Order: sequence, then structure tokens, then C-alpha cells
Amino acid sequence: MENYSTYFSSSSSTPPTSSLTLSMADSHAYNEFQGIKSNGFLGLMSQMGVSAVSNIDVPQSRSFIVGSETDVNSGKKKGEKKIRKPRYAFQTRSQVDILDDGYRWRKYGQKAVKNNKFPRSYYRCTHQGCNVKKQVQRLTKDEAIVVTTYEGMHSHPIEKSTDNFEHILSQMQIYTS
DNA sequence: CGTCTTTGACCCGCGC
DNA sequence: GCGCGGGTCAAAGACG
Repeated sequence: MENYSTYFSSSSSTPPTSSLTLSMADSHAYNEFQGIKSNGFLGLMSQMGVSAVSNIDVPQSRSFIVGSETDVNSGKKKGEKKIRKPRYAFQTRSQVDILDDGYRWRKYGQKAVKNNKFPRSYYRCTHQGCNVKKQVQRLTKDEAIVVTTYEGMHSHPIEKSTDNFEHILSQMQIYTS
């Protein structure tokens, strides 16, 4: 199911990052970067075993943008202020949609997006009590670009790690500049 | 047999 | 109110 041989296979003709930006997160603004800095992306990355993420300048041209907040409105008290979850969009150049990051995800939906002939897949972390979601989307403009949008933070260590060494190797290559 | 994927239906916010 | 678009549920099937 997962084709690791074609993992991060790079192709020529680097598309502009703006294409990604306009494809999503156009309704909400790109603010709240500080919230991400404090506990969002860094926390996620540190749990992945990475200390600093100041430069995600991997040779495979992997970039990330930080975008809109999402309503996580649990339907509690109406007087409560709405809690919005930050989302972290990952743009990865890959030929496979399954970008396994070490966590175990369960797919719970797939919808076709407008202006995009590729469907968008919705995943959720299977760990109990972990409400982290992610959606994987492919751009119509550039089929080689996969956008992975994370939502929430993992509050547990990574499961499923030592079952595929090629995968681990690829991960190490990503986070070692 | 347990876990995860598939897929249509359902829900909800929003604009007209 | 209604339709549309995006997000989620859940039953049934696939798969190891």
C-alpha cells in the first residue's frame, strides 16, 4: 500500500509556493503565528524527535505554511469563547499520498474539492484521547505536490516506529540538513 | 478476528 | 428557506 521507494522523489519544475497558498486558507487569514510557535508546530516536531525546526530546508524542497484556525467548537456552553485550533499545512513533494509520519491514522472521510480534480482525504489519529486530525490534498496544478494539513497536537509518543527501516531512514534524511 | 478503508448519507455554516 | 460546499458519521467490506 505504501510505496516507500518513490518517497519524496523529486521532479523538476518547482511550482511557486503561492499556488499552495491560494488553494487553501483563503478565507481565514494567516495570523496567530505566535500560538504556533509556542505549542503548535514546535511541540509537534519535538515529539517527533526534532529539536529545532528553524529551517525546514530539506533538499527535497519541503515547505510549510501556517494558516487558518479551525473551529473546534465542542458545543459546550454558548457563552464560551470559541476555541480555534491552529492548523499547519505541509507541502510535500511526493508521488504518494500516504505520508506516514510515525503516527497511526484512520481515514474517516474523503471529499472532492472544488477546483481540484483530486479528492481530499481526512485522517484522524487512532490513539485514544488524541484528537489530532490531518487532511491530505493534492494540487491540481502540480500533481507532484501533496499538501498535508495537520490539526491539533499529539499528546502521546509515536507508535508504530520500528517496523520499517526504510521509512525511518527517509525521515532521518528529511530532518537532517 | 480485529483493524482500517470505502463510500454515501448526514450535518452545518454561509451566501443568495 | 434553499442550495452549495466542506467536514464527519457509520455500516459494510477488505485485508492481514
